[in-house]
Amino acid sequence: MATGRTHRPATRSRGIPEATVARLPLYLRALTALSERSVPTVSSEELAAAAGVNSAKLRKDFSYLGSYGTRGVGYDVEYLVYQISRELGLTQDWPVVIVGIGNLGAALANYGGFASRGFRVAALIDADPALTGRTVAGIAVQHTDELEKIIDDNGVSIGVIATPAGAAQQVCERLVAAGVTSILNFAPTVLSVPDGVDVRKVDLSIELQILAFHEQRKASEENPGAGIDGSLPAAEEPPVVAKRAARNQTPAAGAERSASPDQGPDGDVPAVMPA
Amino acid sequence: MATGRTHRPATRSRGIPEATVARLPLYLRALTALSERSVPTVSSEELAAAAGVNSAKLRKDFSYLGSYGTRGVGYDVEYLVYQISRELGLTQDWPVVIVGIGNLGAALANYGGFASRGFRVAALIDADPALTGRTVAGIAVQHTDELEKIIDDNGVSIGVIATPAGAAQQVCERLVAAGVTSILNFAPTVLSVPDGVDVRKVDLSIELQILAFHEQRKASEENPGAGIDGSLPAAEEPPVVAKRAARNQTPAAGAERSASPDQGPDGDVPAVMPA
DNA sequence: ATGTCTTTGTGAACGCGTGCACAAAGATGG
DNA sequence: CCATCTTTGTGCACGCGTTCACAAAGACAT
Repeated sequence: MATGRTHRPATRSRGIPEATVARLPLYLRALTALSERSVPTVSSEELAAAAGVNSAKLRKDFSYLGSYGTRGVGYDVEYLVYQISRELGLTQDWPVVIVGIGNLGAALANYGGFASRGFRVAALIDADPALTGRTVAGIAVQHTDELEKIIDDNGVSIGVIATPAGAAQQVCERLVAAGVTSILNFAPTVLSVPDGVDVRKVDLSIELQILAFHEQRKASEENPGAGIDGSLPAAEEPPVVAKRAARNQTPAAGAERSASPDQGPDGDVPAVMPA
Repeated sequence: MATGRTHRPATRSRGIPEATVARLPLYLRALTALSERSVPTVSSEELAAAAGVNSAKLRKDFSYLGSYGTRGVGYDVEYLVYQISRELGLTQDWPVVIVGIGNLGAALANYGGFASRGFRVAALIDADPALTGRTVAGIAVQHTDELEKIIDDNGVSIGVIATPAGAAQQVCERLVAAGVTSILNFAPTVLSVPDGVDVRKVDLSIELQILAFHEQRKASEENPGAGIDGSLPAAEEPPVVAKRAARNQTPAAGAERSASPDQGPDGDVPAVMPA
């Protein structure tokens, strides 16, 4: 899960719990699909299955929005689509800028899901003069120098950062200074922003690592003792020996495997695409 | 927050809470940066700041791994890097396949962060014969027909799905049948998988919608009553009229930009890149 | 050795989120 | 109009996760 909010005492959004807000888009997607099939109503059970959640949870979520269902029948699909869209603020137009038009930035620009839900790519911005003027997804790439003007002219309040990690914080500061108050960050860095600015982070590397953790656990479960070391009795004291041993073999485990001479020294290499 | 796990009673991973596991990669990144700067030790306070979390939380997280710190001093950077890497299973090689080499798939293939942490792109797979044979990021794209063989030959247990939504479930099933037990899903769909298979989801559209929600809230806070409608008194009845109104202003904008003839009718258009 | 000072590791309290289970609401049929 | 049946809306209890706050541990100086 793309994690990371920034500050904020959590539940404060006028009653609607953060966890519920995070699920609304899920419901909306399922409802949209039903709407396209001209299904008039759904029960919480059906919709929950389609969204991949528990029906009780779904009902409770909807209860925060109001009582939009009809007992014995279910929910009116169209009506619910409207209510959720409104609640999420999707009934208005949200101009968005994407900064950093590398592989990922281009992929985002081409993403159809953007426009389909109230979001409009107002501009693509990159620091590389070579890209300036070229068009991606039918939109001309503009130079970073124009950033402030673009934000201002289009009334942009949401920015997407798809730059290398090294440039992210600086870009972030310029966006914020120019008036952006919500940022979706794909760079593998912790952005620090002033209060009042929301940051959400999407980090592919982290997701993979979490998967690896569970994968490893699964493996050691069906084949105990196969772990590199005892692993399991982690509660024990892996005496100083281990500590020392670790000390020198450690760094960048990848060293031995050495498949490709990836990057030179830099291990945390921001690389071109973070996600 | 790339969200979405699938099933599983949560905390069961031999003591380490799920929330903690999700933060370990964050610590690891910060530690790696310190390691590169040859910093020998860090205090929980410093490291917490670098990772963007609360220091008490960080200490508690580490306490689940064991007592790796030294009171009065802090944590040994190298040692901690090793411990966390081991815990996450990053000391071993994880061959990964990416299915769906569109804009996003290509971006992922080019992502340097992959190789830098024990992950190795074993193969790129796509259903489009036009792509087969072409190389992306120095890796040849293979046809979907080879999927099972590739998984088997390389002992792949982690798969990345970057296909359009329509193909995701089917690809998922083939991956699972072939032996994959962890999936990172970028397609905007709910995947259903058998027990024992982990699924993590990354969905750009959802992240943006969550940002829009908060953005809208901010706007209506500093300018109450400016909302499209009363908004706040959501508990009220926004009669049928609104319902209709919403109907026709809403839908799929993406149609215009029409860059590529993605898919025809499908309204929830998976498009080329989901996330 | 002894004292002081820093920083960890954790017990305990609190709050959010989840899921159960059921009463109330309303549709539907006779 | 009444009975029955379906499905919502929610009170309640439980558990995970977060945070506070402090005692214990160890470094370091004297």
